[in-house]
Amino acid sequence: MAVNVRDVAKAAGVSLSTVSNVLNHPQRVADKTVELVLAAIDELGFVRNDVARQLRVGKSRSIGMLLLDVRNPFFTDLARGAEDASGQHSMNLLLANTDENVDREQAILGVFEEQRVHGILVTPASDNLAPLVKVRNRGTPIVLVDRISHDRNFSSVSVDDVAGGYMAVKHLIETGRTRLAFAGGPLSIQQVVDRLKGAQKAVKEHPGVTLEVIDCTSLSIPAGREIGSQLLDRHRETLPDGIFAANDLVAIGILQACIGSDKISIPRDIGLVGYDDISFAATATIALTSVRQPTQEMGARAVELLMQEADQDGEDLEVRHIEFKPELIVRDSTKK
Amino acid sequence: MAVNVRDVAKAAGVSLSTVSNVLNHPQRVADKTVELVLAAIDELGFVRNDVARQLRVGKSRSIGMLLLDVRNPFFTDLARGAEDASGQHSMNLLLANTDENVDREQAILGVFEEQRVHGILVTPASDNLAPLVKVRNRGTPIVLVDRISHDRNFSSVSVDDVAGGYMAVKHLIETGRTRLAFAGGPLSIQQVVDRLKGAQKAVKEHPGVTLEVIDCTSLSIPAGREIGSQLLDRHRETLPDGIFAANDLVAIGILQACIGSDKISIPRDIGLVGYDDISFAATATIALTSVRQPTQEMGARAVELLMQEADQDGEDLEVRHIEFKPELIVRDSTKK
DNA sequence: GTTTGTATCTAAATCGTTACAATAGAGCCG
DNA sequence: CGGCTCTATTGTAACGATTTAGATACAAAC
Repeated sequence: MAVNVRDVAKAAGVSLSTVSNVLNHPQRVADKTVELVLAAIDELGFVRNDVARQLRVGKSRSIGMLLLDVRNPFFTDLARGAEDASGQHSMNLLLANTDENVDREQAILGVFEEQRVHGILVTPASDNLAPLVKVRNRGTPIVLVDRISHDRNFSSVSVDDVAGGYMAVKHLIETGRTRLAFAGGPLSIQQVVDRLKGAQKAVKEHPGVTLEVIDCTSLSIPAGREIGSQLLDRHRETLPDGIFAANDLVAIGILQACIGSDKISIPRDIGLVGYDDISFAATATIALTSVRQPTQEMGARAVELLMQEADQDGEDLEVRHIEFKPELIVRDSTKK
Repeated sequence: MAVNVRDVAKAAGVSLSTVSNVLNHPQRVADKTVELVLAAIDELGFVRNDVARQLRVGKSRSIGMLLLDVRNPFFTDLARGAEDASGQHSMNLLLANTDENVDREQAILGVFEEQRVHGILVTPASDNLAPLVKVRNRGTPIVLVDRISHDRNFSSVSVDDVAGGYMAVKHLIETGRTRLAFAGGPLSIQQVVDRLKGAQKAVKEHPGVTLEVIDCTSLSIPAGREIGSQLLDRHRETLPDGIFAANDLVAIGILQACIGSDKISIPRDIGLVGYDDISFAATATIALTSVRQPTQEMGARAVELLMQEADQDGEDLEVRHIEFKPELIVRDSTKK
């Protein structure tokens, strides 16, 4: 069924290696022969079998990228950045969604490794990087995105989430809130922990300010809505007057829940800060104050690091880190 | 460097075909041998080279999916549905972004074809399906998502966009608007054309109602914002009093622009309807009236069709279509 | 002791491509 | 015109798995 180089060679009346040369080293082949072969390729509808090519050359033209949550615009923005940079290296980017699920992450990692991708960009679903270490040690370059490895064992591109958490909560305090809450989870996700850490640091600097932690199982709109409805069930006097949500989706979920009732008004009763500054934050019912990250650039830089690591190939690869500073974007949800 | 089946065989003290059997037909091998081999695999850190496997068996375990716009939640929802269904067939889904760009679409299509994916799900960037036909004729099954092919030549999963456009505009008319506008583009995208067609149908049924078409170059938030600022430049009396945006992103963009000024108030001056009912529509500054599609289910059904088509493999493959009905979700942006 | 059967083995072919060494032919020079 | 370079082309051996056929070993059953 499928047309292969041999068929093309026969049709063009040349040897199969000439066809291969036309495909890979056209300068070695006489111009008229090139034309001849290209004509045959076109006529037969030949499509190079990249699987065989890869097997032979041992290198793939694809970069795999594991996203914690495809439905979170933050991650698709990362992907867009990575995609553009991949294109510049004439690599193509394959996206897969882990849904914050360690098993899925493991499975997809396996698929990418079996496919011998050129390298993998990972937004890790768990704190435990051991599986990633294994994969890397077997020869597949890995770069962490939006995350630093504790032991600084992986190259990474990230944002200083502690600083981001700090500036978010500091802003809440400066606008006069004192009974604060941090909403987000699970605490197995490093970013959540770091943002919380930053929040706690800011609280500690301001005596009289308290911080409550409201955990949740995922960083999604439904999880936020869940938290919101919990809040609505509370007695008024036990409510926080400022909430720092671990990301914009959670913040938007909380917003949705509060809008449904007239018990809690944002920002009058509660000031709300999100994280990521996704494009929908600016257009939320109450425009959302949020912590912005240079998302697309992070994706692009991650690809650069990955390509460098793949080029090295040497034993003692140099681990590199790029850390960006976040920026607070103040909008209506924290207006006093 | 890389460990292969031969190494595993040596380490386990069995033949190479036994290793292969353990991997592919474990029931043919005695339990204790299986254990032995698995132990060796584990110890050596063997990872099956799927590239070689694929070359030999000729079939890939991957489905490719082309998305018009990864940053539009509608498409990532489609992807989520497709992903779940793929998993059930123990296929993995590879996503790629065309960004409404025909050249990119072509390029990625080529990559997928060269990789001999099991099949391709496409949200087509253009009206011209000829390139897709070529690919399909060479043997790669293709299913259209969110789109019917004119000549009914491809299997497809879609929503009746004409009906959706009709109900959106009918709603605007029933809430008392008469000077309507359709905002969206480019008109090379079938969905845009269909939604416009439905809009025109509704207008025609109501004498005295007019419909203006405001074209734009992409279905994105920035494009919507652009339209919004154009509107702000107009004389008040030439403004429409109802806008049907081709999707939620455009609607949100328009919303963002209008909120920036106090010239136009939504819904008082202009009623606004979006399309897709992405999860952010409910939380927009003014909760957005929108046309909902069973997005995740569409993705899932598309995979089913694709798998069926791949199984057939016969010459005269049966083309099948699944068409869903949209549903209007009324929110504040069209309140009178 | 022969038969039957299960579990495993060896060896070789195959998938479609690319890398590499070898060869053929043309042109040039002394 | 033999010898030489140079370029265009060719033949063949990989890459790493799966598959198949046929051989072998060792039980248990007759």
